[in-house]
Amino acid sequence: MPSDPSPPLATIAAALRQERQRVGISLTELARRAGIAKSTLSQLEAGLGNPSMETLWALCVALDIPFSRLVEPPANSVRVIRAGDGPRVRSEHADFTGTLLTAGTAHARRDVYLIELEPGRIRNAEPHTPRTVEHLVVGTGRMRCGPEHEQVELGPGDYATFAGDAPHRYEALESGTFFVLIMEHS
Amino acid sequence: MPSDPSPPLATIAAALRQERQRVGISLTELARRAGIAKSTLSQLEAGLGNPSMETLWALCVALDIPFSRLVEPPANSVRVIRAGDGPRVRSEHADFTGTLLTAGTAHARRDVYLIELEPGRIRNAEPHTPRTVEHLVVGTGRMRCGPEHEQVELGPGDYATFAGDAPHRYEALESGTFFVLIMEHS
DNA sequence: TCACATTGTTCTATTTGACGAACATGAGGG
DNA sequence: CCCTCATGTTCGTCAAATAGAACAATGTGA
Repeated sequence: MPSDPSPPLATIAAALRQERQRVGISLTELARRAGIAKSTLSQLEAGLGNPSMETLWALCVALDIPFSRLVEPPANSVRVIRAGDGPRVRSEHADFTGTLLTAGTAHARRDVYLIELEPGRIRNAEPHTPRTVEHLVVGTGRMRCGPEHEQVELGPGDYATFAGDAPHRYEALESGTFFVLIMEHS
Repeated sequence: MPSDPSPPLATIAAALRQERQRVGISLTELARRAGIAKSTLSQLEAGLGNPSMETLWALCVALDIPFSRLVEPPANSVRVIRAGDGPRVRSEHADFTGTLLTAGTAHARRDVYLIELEPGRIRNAEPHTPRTVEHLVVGTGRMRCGPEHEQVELGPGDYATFAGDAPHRYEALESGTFFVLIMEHS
């Protein structure tokens, strides 16, 4: 969700310089490989101008980097969240506890949650935003989950993935069940 | 890793149209909100031209969508990998087994692995590509891990994250230890 | 020390993307 | 039926991004 009204020119400039130095080639050489004028590249690395898609794409191909590398600020020792700690998101049902472990970068969300689930009630999840995909791996316990008419039963170490933009359910089959949930908002 | 030498104009065109219809506003209205000429937007939705960063960014802000939504083709039932199944990646050390559960989209990698680790030997990981970040959640067992001089001990449900582009270690403290590893290549 | 290569920056010429108006088209409303 | 407002497209004009050459600055070899 970009809120800054101005394009991230500084980010692009920094990223270009950094990636070029990583490959270990000169500005001139990169311009040659990308098929653009070196004056253009010089200005871009200075954070000036308003580059066109064509120019930036050519640079991404030459550097062999994803496009998002240019527009996203770099992300960033050990951070630990102990089981039971962390920002909790309690469900409206008391038998469901979620912890947000890490949020994906703005432009490529893959949020990771640790979910504890107690048996007895079925957790019906409302459909999320379109194109959401869910991935989950069971830690301990047993559970049943999946889209409305495609439930699967999972045990420790089992992995499942399904569309998150359709109605789906989670249900613990044992006490002390927890799983890692990755919400991919592509 | 873009390999197509030409910028993904068709992808951008389709994404713009789709997102605009999702919001339910006219081409004219979107152009007004984004502060660009409607002729410009018309051409973009037709897949013509070579848009500048400024123009595209303004549209992203107006549509409140991540930039990558424009340059990445859309991605997408239940897919299950049972514990023990799936494509295995054996380590050079016999006490280490990894399973790739899901690979991130090209432009925003967050690969998810299920790793089984037996105690006894220390798994020294070579540094990955720059800006790699690792996230992990322990399923069962106990382990010690982290960057060379910042080891932490984790149990079931514990979560840790650290830079993957510096030397780091994994070590199981109990038999039957497995954990979910998310490799984020930002 | 001089010649030459390579670095990245600055200048001018030209191409081209963005703007704004004029345009065709269709849907209501009086 | 005509008028009006909305849609989205096409057409000149102008500003700006790109290309290409000329430029300082730094290194490297004979």
